[in-house]
This record gives sequence, structure tokens and C-alpha cells, in this order.
Amino acid sequence: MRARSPEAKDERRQRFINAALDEFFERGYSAARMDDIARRAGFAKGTLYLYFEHKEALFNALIETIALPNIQHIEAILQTTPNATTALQSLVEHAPLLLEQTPIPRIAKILIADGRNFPAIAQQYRQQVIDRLLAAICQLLIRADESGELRVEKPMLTARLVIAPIILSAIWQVVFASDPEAEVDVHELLALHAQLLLQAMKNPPELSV
Amino acid sequence: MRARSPEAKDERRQRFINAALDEFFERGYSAARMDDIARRAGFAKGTLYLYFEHKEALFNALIETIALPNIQHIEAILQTTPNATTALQSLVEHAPLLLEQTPIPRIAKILIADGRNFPAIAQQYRQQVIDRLLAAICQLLIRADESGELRVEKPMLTARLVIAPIILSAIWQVVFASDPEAEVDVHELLALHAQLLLQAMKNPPELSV
DNA sequence: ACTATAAATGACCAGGGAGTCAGCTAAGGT
DNA sequence: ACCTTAGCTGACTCCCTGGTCATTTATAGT
Repeated sequence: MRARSPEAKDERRQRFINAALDEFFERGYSAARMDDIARRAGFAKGTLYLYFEHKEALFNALIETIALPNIQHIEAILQTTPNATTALQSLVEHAPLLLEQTPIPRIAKILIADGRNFPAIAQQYRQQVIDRLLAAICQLLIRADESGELRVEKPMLTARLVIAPIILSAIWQVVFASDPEAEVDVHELLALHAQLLLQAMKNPPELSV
Repeated sequence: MRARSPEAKDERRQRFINAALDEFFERGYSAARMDDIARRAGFAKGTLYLYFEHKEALFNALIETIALPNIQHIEAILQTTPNATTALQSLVEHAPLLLEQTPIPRIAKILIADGRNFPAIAQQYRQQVIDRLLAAICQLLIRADESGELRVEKPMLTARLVIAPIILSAIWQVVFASDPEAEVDVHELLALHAQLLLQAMKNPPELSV
């Protein structure tokens, strides 16, 4: 079967990108072979080069394509809840699914592993994905502070603390996937995280002296 | 100059390992060149092979050698303080220095990037370094709970939450080192982290309802 | 000074992978 | 049925790097 229509070509591109996600994740950028990526997508190496000029272009396309849909999903979770408390709980509730069913952990691993060799891509990813996620959480916290629901003195830093255990769980899972001893109950961990965080933000400091 | 005594040979080994740390960190295991590592240590490639059988043996030695001294340093910080509150504050106080002056962030990056291709090394590192660090924090929390200083219901998970922002700061710094826009005040971030965490653990949940 | 020892060297080899291109063939048009 | 277009192929080239080893040379002992 051949791709003649523009839609069919887009579908080809996507298949190559998905194959690249697997291979880059598994082996790292340098050790991943273009031939393997093509085979995994079901084509020969030459075909891959009809769709991407070179390895780096494929890498570029991968980072650009994969993350955005997922970040929009998370933003939706955060914005469709009435208050910050339930928004955070909802985020934490959805997180295990995000970690298992989306490519986010794999993208994170790739970015950490190979981002240094592609500073422009790393920067773009930070701006378009991470900063956006942090901004969404930050706004949520500011609104909660203004409404009196929570007490948030440094929303930008607090936003970073909110996502830290989530991201680290993703990385943990990805690095120690083959190690049964290293398993962690992510849901329980993040539930505790939300509990402690909300507890700290609900109690004004004066009470704790 | 040549290494004739066993001590001089140990010193050579260490120089190669330090050079390997730099190169593996910068390029990743696969893209790092043995010739570059040898040159960086001040020798020719052949000499490197007098000290390490092959690339993988060098990688092995790197992971084994570098981390342990630093983990002992951290354990010392945690054990020489009278109570958990000051221990955590002290950890957070020392963290920016650990992130800047020790190879911990670089080792973390290498482990994430290449650990998947060396599952045995990743597992060994987890057992000898990470689990040990978590155990030290866990014990600290248990003692604090027993003495009534803090309220800690799930010490093992809480220990993970304690280190999450520290590790993530290390990774952040390593990935976005070249991006001036991405700078974060680690000290301020971790100070807030300690403050919120201690606040949550000092207030029994009943008060916050 | 001379010699024996072994540390250090770097040209070399072999294997492997990025990128190419001349040929093949599926598919739509006539 | 035949032709034309263009999507697809994989053998090939070239370069790069892990690992080797015959040669060179520093050093300690006599």
C-alpha cells in the first residue's frame, strides 16, 4: 500500500514519529538506528528519508508533535474544576493514568537524556510545555489565594513543588521499569503529596508556631 | 611521566574515571568517544585500555566510584543534627551546594539517560545509593514521629516526597543549564519546600478541618 | 652508562550505521 | 490493457569509532 493523498502521507509521518518515540526512548538518540525506526513503522529505511531529511529532523518532529495534545489534556483537568483543592486532587487522581498511558514519561526521559545535545529543542519544549503547565497551576493557586481558599505566598515556586513528585514518579518508573523491587505505589504517593500540600496551604503559619 | 607504583596507577584510574564522567555526562554513553575520554585525561586511547577492558567496564567503574562518598556526606548531615526539623532544614540548606559542587546531578542525568541499557547497574545504584538515602530520611522521620516532634503517618512515602524537589532541581539544572530564562532560585524553592512540609507535618490533620 | 622492564603510544583493522540513488512496482488515469 | 507518475526499496558508499598490538620510550636497578 502506498500513500498518495496528503492525509495518507500525514498518517505515514505519524507512524514514523511513533516508531521514533519507541526507539529514541529505548536506546537514546545516538544509539537509535534509522533502519530500526523504519522497520518498526513497517517500511524500509529509504522511505523514512522521504519523510524526514535526516535523523535530527525526525527528532525535532517527535518532540514537537507528541507533547502538546497531552498538555492540553492536563490544562483541561485544571480548568474545569470549581476550586483549587479539587483541581489538585483531580490532577493527582489522574496522574497515574497519565504516567502509564501517555508518552509523557518517555518524552521526559528523552528530553533529559538528549536535550543537552539539542539546546534549541530543549528550550522550545520548556517554553511550550513546561512553562505552560506551570503557568496553569500558578494561576490556579493565585485564584485560590484571592478567594481565601488557600494561602499561597509564592505561587510560582509552589507550582514547581506541586509537579515535582509527579515528574519524578514518571522518571522513576522509566528508569527502574525492569526492577520489580523498585516498584512504588504512585497513587498512594501522590495522594499523600496532595494531602500534605493542601494541609500546609490551608493552615496559616501563625497557627503552627 | 609514568605510573609505576600501585598508588600512581590508582591515581591514573581515577583521572580516567573523572574524564569519563565529563564525557558520558556531556554526550551520553553511546556518543561518548573513548579517544576523547583518554585525551581529556591527558593520555592516548591505548593507555585507557590498559586500565579498563572496554567501554562498559569504564562506565561500571564510574557509577561505582563516584556516588558513594557523596551519599556518606549526606548521611552525616542527617545524623549529626539533634531533631528532624533542623535536619531537614540543614539538608535543604546544603542542597544548593550539593547540586553545584558535587557530581550528583551529572550522575543522575547519566543514570536516567543510560540506565535502561544497563539494568544491573541501575539496580545496584538504586540499592546502594537511593535506597540508603531514603532509609536515612525514613528513620529520621520515624524518630521524629515517636518523639512527638512531627506527625508522620507514612514515613517511607514521605521520604520520597522530601527528596523529590531536590532531585528534580538537579535534573532541571542539568537539562536547562544553557538556558538563562530557565534559571530557578534553588535555595528559595527548597526553603519553601521545607517550610510547607514541616508545616503540614507539625499540624495534626484534625486542626485543619 | 647500560640494560631490562613495562608504561604509553597511535596507526591500523573490522564492524556498523547515516544517508543515497538507480531501479522497481503499485495505483490512478485514459 | 497500457501508460505514467511517484511511492517505495535496499544494496551501496563513506565515515566514524571501539578495540588491538607492534613499536617507542621513561625509569629503576646495577
